[in-house]
Amino acid sequence: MALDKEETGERVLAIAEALLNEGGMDNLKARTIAEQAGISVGSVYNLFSDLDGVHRAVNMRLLDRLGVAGAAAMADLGRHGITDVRQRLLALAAAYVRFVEAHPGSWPALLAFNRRRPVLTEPDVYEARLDQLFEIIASVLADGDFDLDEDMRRIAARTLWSSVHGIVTSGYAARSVRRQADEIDQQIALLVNVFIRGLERGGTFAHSGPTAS
Amino acid sequence: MALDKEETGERVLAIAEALLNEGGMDNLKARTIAEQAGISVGSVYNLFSDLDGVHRAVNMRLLDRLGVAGAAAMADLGRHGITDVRQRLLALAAAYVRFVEAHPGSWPALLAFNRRRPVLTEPDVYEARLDQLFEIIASVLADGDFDLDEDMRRIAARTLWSSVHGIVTSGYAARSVRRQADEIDQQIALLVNVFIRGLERGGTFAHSGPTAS
DNA sequence: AGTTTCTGTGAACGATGTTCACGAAGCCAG
DNA sequence: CTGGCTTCGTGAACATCGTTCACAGAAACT
Repeated sequence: MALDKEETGERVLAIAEALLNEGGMDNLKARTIAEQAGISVGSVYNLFSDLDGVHRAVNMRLLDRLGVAGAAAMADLGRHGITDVRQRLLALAAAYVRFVEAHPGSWPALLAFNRRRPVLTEPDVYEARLDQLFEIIASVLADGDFDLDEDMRRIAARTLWSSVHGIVTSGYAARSVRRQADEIDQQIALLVNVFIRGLERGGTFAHSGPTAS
Repeated sequence: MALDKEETGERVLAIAEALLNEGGMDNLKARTIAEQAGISVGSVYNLFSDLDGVHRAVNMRLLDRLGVAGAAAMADLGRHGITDVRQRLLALAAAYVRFVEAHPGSWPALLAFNRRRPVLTEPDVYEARLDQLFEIIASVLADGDFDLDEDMRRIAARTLWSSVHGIVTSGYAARSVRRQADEIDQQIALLVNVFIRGLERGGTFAHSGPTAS
């Protein structure tokens, strides 16, 4: 065999990602992977602990790719000398939208993966990879003339990310594809604008949180 | 048998929801339902088309319950004569947080259900039930002194909902439970405040949307 | 060469979703 | 009351999964 062990693993991951992208989580089957990779089922379990292990590895690749996409979008704007906070936040959001559209099956599969069991056992690695994204957003916010300390910047960055994430995922869960794509852009634009204008007023928001009665 | 056909269906749904709540999607098994309901596997398939059909029916109940929770929160504030937009939005968000906490397994299962397959076949019924939630938010926004036409109110309502949704789901996907619960409240407060202040400045946002280059 | 360690294999096992032939139970006409 | 017709519950049976593991062959080491 001319194939290294690690090389075979990479091929398995590529196949697994393609399967996820085409048919979602249900399409990730051990026998299909083995057949397409030209190995036996047992070898798949030799390379990875579980099918969940394969899925986790694919998810890592996806998160890495998302990170590069965000960094690349910022580098692209920096190359054009664009430093406007609004434009940079919109570019980040647009990069995320493009990423989701480029991974129509594997990205929903990543999201679904984390919801399979109510109590997550070890999501730490995910958080670590997302932190670099929050870092990018926080650094952009730091360039604006908001009076936010580092803690509030961190929270604001996470809030922005989660909001964009919610808009995108909720938008793609809706029925029409193209009509909602425009609405996603509208919602993102509204969110970013409102966020910037809301923060520009100054004043930190250290409230107790929402309580009804 | 003293049980009506519809009554048995209700019991199956209650059992199914409990199973989902305890163990997530993986815990929804036809044989477990049949055993706990005191019927045979075939009868489950007589009452519902699929296991997916059972899950869909459970999801409908959940969405209905979420709708009442939102309406009840608004009615509660109205009973206390509270008309402040900020307080009402925070109360709505708080109601959603409580709802998610009250359904630790079945709500993630609903979200995961929509992500199982990349191309959704018929999510229309979901949207219909969510529309009433958007209506509540839009009506609250209408009471504020923002200059938003009906279209922008609709978009703003969806944006707010999606953002809160993203904050809550991203928050609960994080590792620590209690520490993140505080951060969820902080993020929601920040979002609502920023949203209100951003909208108060006036001016509609009819931008083309985020484009990078 | 002999021994040990590693690794790929695929048959086998258990669990699960789904079907369907069978039978019991109601219902209605004669 | 009886015979046919319909409806509905049943659970054995089938296909398809994930996962394991005894075995064989290759490789490495003494």
